[in-house]
Amino acid sequence: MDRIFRALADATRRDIVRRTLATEASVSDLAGAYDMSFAAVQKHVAVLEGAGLVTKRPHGRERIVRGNPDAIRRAQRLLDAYEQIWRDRIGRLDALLNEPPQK
Amino acid sequence: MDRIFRALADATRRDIVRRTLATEASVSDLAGAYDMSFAAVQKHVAVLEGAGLVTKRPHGRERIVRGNPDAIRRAQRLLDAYEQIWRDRIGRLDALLNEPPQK
DNA sequence: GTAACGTACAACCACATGGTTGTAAATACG
DNA sequence: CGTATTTACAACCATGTGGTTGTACGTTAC
Repeated sequence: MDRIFRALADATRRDIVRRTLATEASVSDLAGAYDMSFAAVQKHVAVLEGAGLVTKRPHGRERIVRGNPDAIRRAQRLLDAYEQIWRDRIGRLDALLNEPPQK
Repeated sequence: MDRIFRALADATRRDIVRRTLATEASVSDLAGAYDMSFAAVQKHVAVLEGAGLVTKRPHGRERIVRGNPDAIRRAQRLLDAYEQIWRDRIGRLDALLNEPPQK
């Protein structure tokens, strides 16, 4: 989970995720889209792959990158759990206000 | 957005968010809960505050920390958008398979 | 077969991060 | 009042991160 959020904490990497969720792209396709070296983009892709946010599939001499919605959903579930914890707190406060203590 | 994900990319900070969404706690309350120095926990809280994931409210000599669900929801919206992008891709593929090209 | 392309990886650099200790200010307690 | 508590912040250290360049290797194209 650390790695998923860490990977998403960079605008370039979020953009790579966004792109590859919409359309597959080779590493050099991606490298062409950003104003940095090929190696830098390749490292970003490696970080995303390490977090499970993208997968790479060899196709000839290219590596085709595709976004992985499962990793996204894992992060979503954690955030959902946090929001639920907050809702529970609100629920407890409401209960306290509306139903005076018994006994 | 960078800061929100960056802040969530640490297990201690996620736990602080979880705790303070459920129940307010002073910085020293939090510090007592983890096996590290007070200053380390205080820095984690500062990172979370910088990301808007928690807010601090002074109460006497203590600072009461509470989780902020709005920041959580901002991250959720971004992840939701990503999942929608993926669904759109699947939708396009389905359309391509089920309706042969016109003209 | 040779040349060009796409990728991987190592080495390096500046800077951020997560931890430590120490010190100082503000507030509460006796 | 003086003392203890809570917080803030600076300085420091080891390690990680985001970028660079250079090199090597497999694959495609001619």
